[in-house]
Amino acid sequence: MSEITRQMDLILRGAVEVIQYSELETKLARSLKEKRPLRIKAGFDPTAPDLHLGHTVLIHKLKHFQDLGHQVIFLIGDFTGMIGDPTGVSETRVALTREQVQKNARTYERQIFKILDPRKTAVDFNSRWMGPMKAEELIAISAHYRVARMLERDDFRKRYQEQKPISMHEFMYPLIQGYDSVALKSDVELGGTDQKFNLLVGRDLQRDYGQEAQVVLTMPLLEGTDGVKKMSKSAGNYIALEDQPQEMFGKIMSISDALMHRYYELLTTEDLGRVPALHPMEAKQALAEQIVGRYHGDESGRKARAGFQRKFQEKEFPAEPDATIVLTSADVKDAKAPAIGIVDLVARTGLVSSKSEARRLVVQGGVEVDEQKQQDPNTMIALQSGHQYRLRIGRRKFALVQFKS
RNA sequence: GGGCAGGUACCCAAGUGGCCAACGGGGGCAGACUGUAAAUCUGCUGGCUUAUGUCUUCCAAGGUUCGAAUCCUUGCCUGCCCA
Repeated sequence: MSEITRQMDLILRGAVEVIQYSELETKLARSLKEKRPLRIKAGFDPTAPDLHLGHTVLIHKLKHFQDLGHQVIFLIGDFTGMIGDPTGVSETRVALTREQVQKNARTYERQIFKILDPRKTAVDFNSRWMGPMKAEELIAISAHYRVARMLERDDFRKRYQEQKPISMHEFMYPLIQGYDSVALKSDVELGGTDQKFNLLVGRDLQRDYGQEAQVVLTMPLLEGTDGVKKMSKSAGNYIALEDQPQEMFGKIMSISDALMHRYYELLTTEDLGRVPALHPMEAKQALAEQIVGRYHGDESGRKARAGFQRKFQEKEFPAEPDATIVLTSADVKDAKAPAIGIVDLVARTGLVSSKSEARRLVVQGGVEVDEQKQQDPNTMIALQSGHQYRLRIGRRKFALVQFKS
């Protein structure tokens, strides 16, 4: 029994809920006895071209199963992704083309294999069985589930009560996700706590199709950089795995202290008792370095930390500014005394959305040229040929401007 | 198919003929304070040649009017009730 206990320990680490615990034990015991690995499914939506730290909570859990010798299946929900949302009323779901989905899928593979072992990971697409399916088969599937049960789902129920629109096809999402479990004969499905309903539909459908029901394992949702909403692309509070090292580091530094502990808990194997002893800023930098290191290499992690310290703690101009522009005499009115208005200069960097935006920043004291704050929007900056002007725009944007007569 | 209620800026939401580029809240941005954290305070939050100037906005298209987010018509969309 000790091997089962060992496996259970790792499987349950960080998990919120397992349905049903006893079924998982039974499956593990049988797996060991028959030397047949369990089939572990986790599905991902290919609507975003890149994964973020929020997804890695699940991927790490897949890794645990993989390390225990089980068969993990990384399922890309390309079928549901390609349907998109025809009403456009709910979340902005963009209908994807096959090409986009495949492109995203390739990106996925590159990213997940920084955690998972590519030789032991099965990547599958639900379009493989959903694509060729005939309408009558789809209807047959939908006969396996009741409307009232669909409405048990929190967000459906809420929208229904609030008189918000619910389109028919939205009911198909949990249904198809559940059917994926049937198609894959999965033993365990992982998902975030928000996926609980969908995961449970899988159990019901499997039973209806004469299969043994999958065990459902839910993991916590990682809050995004705002510390409140779950990390997601659409909320704009995400840290992508392919964010550049400096950017990734900066984003992690900007999270709140409370959130930092959460990240430690869900994204590292660090001893959580040790963290409070550190100065919060030190702890945060260590976290950021570790995470950047994981996705970009240890060297990049160290560099990002050093760069961050130079840029913000010592307030040095960064080695790699966000924009570099070159002005010529065509950009100035008087070639003999070349000068450009501060607002125009800021707008030219492309780091602000409009000239009005640039003006606002200037008036509010958010613009520095060569460490000199410029608050008057009418200021003309005299341009010297060859000199590199260092612009600081707002809190964290930097641009290098050069004039060539 | 019939009746009713709605569609306002990133989100929620006020406005029901001129004082409306449009109250308020959230979010975002900037400044102060800091550990680029949180909390707090202040300001900003359609574009432009920055002007007490101008252009484009209140689902869409027409119309009424000196003047419309506001009134009328048609269309599109959403929800509720009845069939």
